[in-house]
Amino acid sequence: MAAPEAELVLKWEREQALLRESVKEEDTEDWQRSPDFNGLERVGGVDLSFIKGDDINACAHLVVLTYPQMKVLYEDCKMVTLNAPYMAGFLGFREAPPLLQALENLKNVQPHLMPQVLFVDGNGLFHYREFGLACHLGVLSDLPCVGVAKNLLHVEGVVRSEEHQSQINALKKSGDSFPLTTASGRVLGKALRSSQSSIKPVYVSVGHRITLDTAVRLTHTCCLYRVPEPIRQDLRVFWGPGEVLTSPDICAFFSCL
DNA sequence: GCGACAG
DNA sequence: ATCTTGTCGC
Repeated sequence: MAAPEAELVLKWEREQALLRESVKEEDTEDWQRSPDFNGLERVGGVDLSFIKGDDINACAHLVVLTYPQMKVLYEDCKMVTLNAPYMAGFLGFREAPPLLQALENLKNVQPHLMPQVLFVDGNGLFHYREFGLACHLGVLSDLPCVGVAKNLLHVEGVVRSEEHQSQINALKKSGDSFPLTTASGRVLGKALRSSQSSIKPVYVSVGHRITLDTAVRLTHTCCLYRVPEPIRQDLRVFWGPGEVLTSPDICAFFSCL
């Protein structure tokens, strides 16, 4: 028998190729066509947080914010145990199941708060096989999804080169972006300067049911700081200062149930 | 051949 | 992913 891990990788690659066929790269919602996103009222964000030294237990976050005010409508935080290890290119198999669970839970308890679009911490089509976590979640939930990565994944010739760095240096103001073009000439994402105060871009790509240009425009409007507010709220809930009851407490509470 | 490589 | 302190500027 071949190495179990190699078998698993092959199986995962086949599954990604199959699910890739279901990704919709078009704007399927009316609000996506509107210059000011008229009709968009709820934006969501999902993320997993880890504690130092433990990479199998995590806190799965889902927040829903009002648009365009970015006020919290809903937040959920639950301790989960992950089954798959982290492997670049296969994030979906590790993180999608608990995040889908959180969406399922929202549908059961507060269906009217279901977000109209979901920001995902990681890439969408900007991926080795054009099927990153944001596509994975998009296809399996059928929600419009936007992938926002905070670091560059090296995809088909797109690397942290001097050329890439000079393109970053050319992003002068918030909203400026440049395409991430593959060796084969396909634009799989865009590097976006999302705030005036940070020169480091975020890497935006299509997850599902949205075009790249709409995804970039929407991401820009959801950024008060470098990271889009729905994702930043996820991170803040866990690590941020200020609350009387911190999120680790909340997670500890839930894990005892 | 080896290393790079979202979270 | 995870952490933490200081430091600078408005």
